[in-house]
Amino acid sequence: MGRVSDKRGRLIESAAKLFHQAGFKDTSIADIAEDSGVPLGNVYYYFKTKDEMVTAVINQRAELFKNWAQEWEINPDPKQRLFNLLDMQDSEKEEIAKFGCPMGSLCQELDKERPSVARGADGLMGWVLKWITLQFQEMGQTDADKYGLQMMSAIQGCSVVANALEDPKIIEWEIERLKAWIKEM
Amino acid sequence: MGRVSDKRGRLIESAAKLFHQAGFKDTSIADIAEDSGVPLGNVYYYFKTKDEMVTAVINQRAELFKNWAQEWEINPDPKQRLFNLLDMQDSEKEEIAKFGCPMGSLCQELDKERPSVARGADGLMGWVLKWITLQFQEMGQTDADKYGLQMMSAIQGCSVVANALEDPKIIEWEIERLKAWIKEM
DNA sequence: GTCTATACCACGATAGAC
DNA sequence: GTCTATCGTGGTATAGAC
Repeated sequence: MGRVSDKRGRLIESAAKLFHQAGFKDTSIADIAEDSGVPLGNVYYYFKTKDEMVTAVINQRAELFKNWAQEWEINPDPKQRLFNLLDMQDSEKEEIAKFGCPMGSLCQELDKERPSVARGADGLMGWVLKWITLQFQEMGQTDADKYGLQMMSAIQGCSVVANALEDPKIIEWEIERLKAWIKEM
Repeated sequence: MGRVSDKRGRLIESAAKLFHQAGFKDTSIADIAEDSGVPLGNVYYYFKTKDEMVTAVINQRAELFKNWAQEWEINPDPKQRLFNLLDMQDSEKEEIAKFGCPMGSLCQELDKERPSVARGADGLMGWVLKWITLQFQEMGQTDADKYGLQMMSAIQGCSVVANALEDPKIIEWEIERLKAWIKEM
């Protein structure tokens, strides 16, 4: 595993982008090779199969989220941490309205056509849900489980609806509502 | 268009089932042919392309929903009509946890890989959203638009989360919550 | 209207030279 | 480690006999 070039990183980056924009099935290895500037045959030196690639994409996304969560952990107010998550979602609303939630849409797609690999994406969704629930617990809410589920569903749901109706405002409204809801707890 | 056999109907039925369970891309015409008992080559007599097939599936689903809505219209209480919708969703929770919402997951998939055909599915989502909003209006809610969006998002969102976590109870809980929320309006 | 056989193409993956 | 050429498979769609 010589650390000579960043080809592996560029492949993951391109794969993440294209899987999100065009979907897993509709993105060919050749597409990823072209987008990242790596010749087709060489891709297989870094990833033996397409499944390995999407696994790497999921793992990277998981690590990214965990890093953010750790950063937010500095703030002692769990409400503020939830606002941080919602702000992040809001900043990506245009992309989400165009292509769906990068995590949610990947879960749906992989669950159907790559059950073996889907556990990774599903696990990430579970991790985020747990994290949200933990914040409600730290707020002293006894119904933290239900609130976590409610918030996670709202985030995922408005992404689906905004994507179908091609309207990022739907995400904006729902996030505003969630913030107000949390604020008055 | 001779009304000789019900092959066309059987093809639509099989396609709807398989598109939901395995996804659009991962369902081949041959799969549909086999499931419906129609020989492969004969499929193309009824549908010239795969796009035409999925369009027929969407149209049929739209008509089905409009029929239900019309039936529920008999009841003068808009709250009860929303309960009817939620009851229907609840009765399908096992399937939704396994394969996702038949409408929502199709919207997501088609938006990415068949933009030309996706408008049909997106239109259905918009129609349902409008119908829900109308019920809130008839309840005299001034914020009917926001409430409609909130309910549609909740339904779609809990489907995504339940599918990822493979747990139909998530749908059950969210539907109970929505019913309680509507009841106390 | 029905069905078999097949053209044609795209993709995942591999072989093997360098 | 890198890259070209290509194999094999599986899919959409069509040709054309019945």
